[in-house]
Amino acid sequence: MAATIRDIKERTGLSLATISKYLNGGNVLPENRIKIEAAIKELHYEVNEIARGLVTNRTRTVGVLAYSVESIFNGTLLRHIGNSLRKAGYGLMICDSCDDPKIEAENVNFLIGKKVDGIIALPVSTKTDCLKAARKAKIPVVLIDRPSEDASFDCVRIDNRRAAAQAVRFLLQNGHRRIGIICSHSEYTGEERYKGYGDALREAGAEPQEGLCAAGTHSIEFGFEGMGRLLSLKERPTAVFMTNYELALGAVMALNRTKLHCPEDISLMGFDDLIMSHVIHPRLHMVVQPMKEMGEKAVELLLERIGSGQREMAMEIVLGTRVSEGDSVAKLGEK
Amino acid sequence: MAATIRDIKERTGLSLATISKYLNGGNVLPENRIKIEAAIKELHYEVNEIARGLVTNRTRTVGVLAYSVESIFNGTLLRHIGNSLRKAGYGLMICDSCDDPKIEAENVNFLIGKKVDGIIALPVSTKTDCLKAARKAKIPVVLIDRPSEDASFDCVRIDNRRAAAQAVRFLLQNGHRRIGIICSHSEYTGEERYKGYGDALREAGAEPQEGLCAAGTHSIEFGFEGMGRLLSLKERPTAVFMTNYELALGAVMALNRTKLHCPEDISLMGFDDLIMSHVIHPRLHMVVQPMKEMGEKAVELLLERIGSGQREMAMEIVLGTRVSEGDSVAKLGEK
DNA sequence: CTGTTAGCGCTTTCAG
DNA sequence: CTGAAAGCGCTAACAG
Repeated sequence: MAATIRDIKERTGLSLATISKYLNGGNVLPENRIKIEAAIKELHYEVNEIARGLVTNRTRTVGVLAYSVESIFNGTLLRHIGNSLRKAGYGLMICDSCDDPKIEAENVNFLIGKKVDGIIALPVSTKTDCLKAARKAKIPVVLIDRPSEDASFDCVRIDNRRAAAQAVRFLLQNGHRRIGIICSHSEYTGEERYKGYGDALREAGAEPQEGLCAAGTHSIEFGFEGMGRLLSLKERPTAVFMTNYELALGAVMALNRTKLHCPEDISLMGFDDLIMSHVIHPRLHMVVQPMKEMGEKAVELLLERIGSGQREMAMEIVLGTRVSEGDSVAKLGEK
Repeated sequence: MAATIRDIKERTGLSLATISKYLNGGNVLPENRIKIEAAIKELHYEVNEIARGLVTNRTRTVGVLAYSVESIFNGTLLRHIGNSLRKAGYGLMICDSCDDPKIEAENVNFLIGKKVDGIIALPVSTKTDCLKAARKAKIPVVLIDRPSEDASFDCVRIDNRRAAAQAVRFLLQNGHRRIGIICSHSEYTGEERYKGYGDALREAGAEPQEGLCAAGTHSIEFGFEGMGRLLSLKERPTAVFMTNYELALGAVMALNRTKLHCPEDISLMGFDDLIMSHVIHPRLHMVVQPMKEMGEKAVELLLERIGSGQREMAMEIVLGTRVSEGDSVAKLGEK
């Protein structure tokens, strides 16, 4: 069996308390320090985190609740979260909610059972009731991407509505007036982005037209279908805003099946600058979210909650976005 | 604080042992059972897994070492692994190796420190030295997708070479002779698949030609570039085999940038049937791996190792693949 | 079937 | 600074 602190005790003749103190960075006489270090090396001693956790009631592990590990957005975020956490000496326990609120709730309980020190959640929806259990267990929670309905949890996110408006405004500035949108209608982010689209249009004195909106599921499939729908309109839009990565992917594929060219025949604006964007030709104009910062801020916020006491109120960090320019938007001649 | 087994003891007047036995599914007098269950409900008691783990030396958690959580192949597999594990009452701790052997090694140690009951590894490479540490700690390991160089670990995978040969054979049967390949040259799977390509060609009396092989990194970017390279050949291939998902994606995009049509002008054969395939038009012919089974078998194998004693020798499960037919392969007229 | 008694490996008072 | 002792919450013999 692995060496225990007791073996170190035998080896050094010191007491458990002293060794424990050393292990936790306390002050120990230099000579004792040397003895202990030697013994540790010889015995290949490593602290048993489980035992430590039992008494300290901390596991140095945070749970991450991802709505879907299959989504590339989740994957990217997980990477950043994982990296930050590792630097801070924390491990992470990732749970996949499979886009299913029931599984999500199970997972919350699982994480509570595992006595994680905190939870970072990419929730399935803005209904975050399942997280109340975590609160009851006094486990701090930080949300990413989607705030809870009642804003009772810390949250790191972007202003989806504003980001979308910004993108559409860009299209308007380039002379586009008939602007189509492909969006998801089942999610918080999708709805917000659709609102932002409306905001920008109204600002410019236009109204969103139902015919120019293809709303469906958050999927490559629907991106494909939605774009097909918009392209088959008698009066085609001159530009299309695709409000998330999967939709953009499907939409570009649909466009590629036609003889139409971007940006000559139609301009495109996407959302989320992930791997793909480097390879799509023409390079898409797109709204980019600061993924890395989102992950990092969330970890920071959580660690702060874990470390010090509780801030009284919940806190939201809203990160900025920008429109990254590619070659997919044509400048229309008209004033 | 949360209720402990001791509170149940007070409440029921029974002893710790009896309660513990009940908790672990042992036989208890009906009347006692009722008492205990009532107390549990009233006190909202839940076992402390940490404490239990300390004494049983089992955590009911398995670690998963993923070479890249950003890769969709990993994402899909993680989902299946997670689902199987959840059904078995196990949790999983996912670690992202970021395609970096150093981080991978750190992660192994992290998981050992967390006292996971077993490890499922999607290793960065076939050099699996870092996993020796797990073996030393007596933690069972099951590999997925990539066997270790010395075949010393259990492994669930496909026969990449045979799968590739099968795909190329299919193209040959459809009359293709000039068959190009886009593959990754830095990985085990890429190399195996390239070998399979050669096998099938030689079987048909042909030799792989260097000019028809675009080998590069495992990325969408290279898929795009590689396809461009093949298309610009004086004598274009009549069919192209893209040996993984990312490469296929990039390649299809490159093709879509040209006026060429599939399958009229060029036939395509892909690898890995993931989400995307449903939307690519024409539907790609492709080699499909049984992702779900891979995940499930890996869990099964691991749980078996965890449960019973150790099988003496390592075991490999090689799952079959098949060519799923789409619309991307033309039948050439020649004999 | 039930209760008593030891621990699992570590931290943490509290004296010294 | 160090040591002795108590205990985190649970399981696992062993008697009864």
